[in-house]
Amino acid sequence: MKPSVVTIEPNGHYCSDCAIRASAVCSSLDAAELREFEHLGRRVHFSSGETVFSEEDITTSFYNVLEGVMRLYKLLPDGRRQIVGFALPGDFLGMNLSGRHNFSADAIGAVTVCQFAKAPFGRFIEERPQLLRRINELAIRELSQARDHMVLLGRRSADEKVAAFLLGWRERLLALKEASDTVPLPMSRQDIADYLGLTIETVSRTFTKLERHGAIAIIHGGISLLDPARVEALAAA
Amino acid sequence: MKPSVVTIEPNGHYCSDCAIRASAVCSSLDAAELREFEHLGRRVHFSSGETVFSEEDITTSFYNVLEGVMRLYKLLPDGRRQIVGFALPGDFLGMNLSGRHNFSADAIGAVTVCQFAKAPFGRFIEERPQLLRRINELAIRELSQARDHMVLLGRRSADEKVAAFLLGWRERLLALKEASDTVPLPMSRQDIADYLGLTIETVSRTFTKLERHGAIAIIHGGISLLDPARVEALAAA
DNA sequence: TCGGATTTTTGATCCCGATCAATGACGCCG
DNA sequence: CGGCGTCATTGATCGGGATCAAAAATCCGA
Repeated sequence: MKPSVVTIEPNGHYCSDCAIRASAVCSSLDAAELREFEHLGRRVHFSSGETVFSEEDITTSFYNVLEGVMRLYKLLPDGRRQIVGFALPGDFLGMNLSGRHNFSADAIGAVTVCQFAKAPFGRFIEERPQLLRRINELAIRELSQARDHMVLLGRRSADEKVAAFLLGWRERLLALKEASDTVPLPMSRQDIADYLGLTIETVSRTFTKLERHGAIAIIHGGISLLDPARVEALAAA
Repeated sequence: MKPSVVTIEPNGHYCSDCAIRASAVCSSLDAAELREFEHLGRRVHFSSGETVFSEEDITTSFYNVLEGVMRLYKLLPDGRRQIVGFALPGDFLGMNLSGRHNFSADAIGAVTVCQFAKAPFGRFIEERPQLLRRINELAIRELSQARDHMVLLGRRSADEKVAAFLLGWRERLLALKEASDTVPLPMSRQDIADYLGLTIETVSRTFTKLERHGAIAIIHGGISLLDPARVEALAAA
């Protein structure tokens, strides 16, 4: 859980080869801009459980997730935790108005990010309205997801929460061409619980219940959607 | 609840006189731009309970709230409702990626908005990166609020939810110089419940409990914060 | 100003999900 | 491969907030 060794790529890497070239903020840049952009970011690796940044930290960098999964969360003073989202490749992190991060982020499994120092990145944006537009699109998409999640947290039962989570997670992975009906779940049960506003026991029991009903199979490191239609019915979207 | 007569101002109005000139999207425009901008928007009045736009409607306009309060909400197929926010003067509504609104909005009491047709507004933005930047700022601010609200919905008790709501609402009104320790609550108990992920009975009981403890007084159309410190302690921020 | 509709408050009871507790299943490193 | 620490599952019980029900307050139009 505590930050330890962080590996920084020793030298050159090329945006044009980047796996997330088409989906991330950089999709708004043409080939020439991209070459300039390349000098702004550097790849940084984090290993499982490491914290990339913490809530209330002064924002010194922005991050583009290249590989892996991160949990984004807020803590109450007494330790209660709410995970406000999971970040996947292509997600852009660190935008805020206060100059401080408004949530914490840590790696779930190995993570690679493209890190940009705040000031140079800000200057680069200044002259590229297309990049600003792209960042705005990502913010608007996140806002829409955030509102959907509010509905889940405020108005759905435990069964509906879990079913909706499985379907939503599968859909996000599908967009990355990473999954079919077998859905990897790299995060712990505790993470899922803190994302859905439940306890770990309730999440575990609900998985078991879904399995007993033949809707899913619990497999190592994930679940298999045996009957997606039934899960969708439970999610009551 | 159903849309009825909508009053449109017959003629000229001036952005330079606008009450929200300093806080809204238009704060990013200089005097010359503002004169051009003036022709894009028109003031529209809605009366209590009228729907300004509905979820899934094709987005034809953006809206700048000038006066009044609106509830922004999403419905589940079975009628459960989650209010995702209350809009106040200065708030900008209608941004989305899908071309359809992703929540519904209706007036709580009389509301005046500045309505912009989507296409001309889009064209105007195209040439004003400052305006885009301002819109982005508002989106980022909303995202931060949305995440705070997720914590409330997922991890706070009923008492904490109500206390945090009262303080948060007071703070938003304070920014508009509208309130001090007497906090107007133009929305119904049902609205508050649907915002906090509670039932109307729980909201009512919690208000009564706060009143019995001397923390607040329930007055006509709002509450009076008799002991803000105690309410803050309950909110456990 | 009256009478019916709506909203809010209050009371009684229930139930879903939390909590408390124990067992089971891995994974890791010696 | 054996022992230990972590994570997941299962079971028993509890309680906060939902639900059901009714009274009280407020609103509003005739």
